[in-house]
Amino acid sequence: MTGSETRWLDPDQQNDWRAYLVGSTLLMDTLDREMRTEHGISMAEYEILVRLSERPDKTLRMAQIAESMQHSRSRVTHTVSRMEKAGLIRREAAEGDKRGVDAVMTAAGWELLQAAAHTHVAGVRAHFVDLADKDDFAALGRVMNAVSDQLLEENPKFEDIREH
Amino acid sequence: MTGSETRWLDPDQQNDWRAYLVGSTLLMDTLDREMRTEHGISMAEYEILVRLSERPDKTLRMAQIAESMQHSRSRVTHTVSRMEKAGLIRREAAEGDKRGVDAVMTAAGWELLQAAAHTHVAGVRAHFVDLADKDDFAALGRVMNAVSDQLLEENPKFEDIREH
DNA sequence: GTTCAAGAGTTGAAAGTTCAACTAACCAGG
DNA sequence: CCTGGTTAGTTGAACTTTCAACTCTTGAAC
Repeated sequence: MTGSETRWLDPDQQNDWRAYLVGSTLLMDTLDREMRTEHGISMAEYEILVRLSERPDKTLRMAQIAESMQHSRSRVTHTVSRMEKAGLIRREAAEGDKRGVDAVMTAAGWELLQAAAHTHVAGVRAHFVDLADKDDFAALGRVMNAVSDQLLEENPKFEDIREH
Repeated sequence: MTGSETRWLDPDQQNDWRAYLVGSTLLMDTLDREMRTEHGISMAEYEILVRLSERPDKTLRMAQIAESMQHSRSRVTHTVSRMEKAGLIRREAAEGDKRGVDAVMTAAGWELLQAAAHTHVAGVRAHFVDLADKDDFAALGRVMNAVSDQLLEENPKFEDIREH
């Protein structure tokens, strides 16, 4: 990385980038705050519950959680430990692979998720989705998909982030 | 907050929202990582330097930093302390108000910012701006501006986040 | 000119995240 | 089968962020 001359952003790009930065921070902080005050869990914990809920057996290997959330395994270990202590998740030995650990959503976790999902969607609507028209959102979706694709490609442990 | 029936997102909205979530995380993590490995500062620290650099006297009151970054005062105190220890910022008593503290960018801070700005812009281009066309970006800018406006309005200490 | 609520900033502990080191289990190749 | 290279997950320390309590100053009301 760090090529020769700096190609600065033009004023429009600068504005859009700043708008993105400020808007993102505000949005995420708000959703996180609402989730915490209304249900006592963070957005990260909420998202773990969502991922578990999408599985027929409400179960996911630790590594799968880590990967799908782009979190370190260590972080997942700590977070799941807290959620386990709170009774939202239970740990089980994964069968087949004795190294593995399954995180299983408990009934209490499911209950909490029902309520939390409502809050979350209401927040996403109120602070994001219902704020602009469909086309602008589609555009935003395209951009963010492009971002993900690009970053996931050159992912493999973040080597080769040099001048292509 | 938390009205009666949940109005779920339709599939398109769901997709766009997820794309936003994943893309944002990836993008911010990447920019932060690049900033840390190449210049030893976090994005938050970088942004403080940027804000200071925009002032003719390279100076900002602690509270102004906090407000413009949407950080708590406590957080700014800690961050500025670290940056002061690193020699990037110097603290001075603000004149006029004996309670006040000015954060002043040092020569070392300025030096670092020059290099860091290059990295940052290159990253923003490579992972974001150069990835989609102008119209899509304009749309994204509009959406994120709407988000900011809405959230800043009902800001005053986050009361009245009830049914409008 | 007191009094006292509000504002600016700091402090230290608690909570959460990252980082490096570690254990245990798996899985090739010889 | 055994030897090393991965992979899964945990641990604990270092670091960052949050939270509540605290000090000092300001400014308005009386």
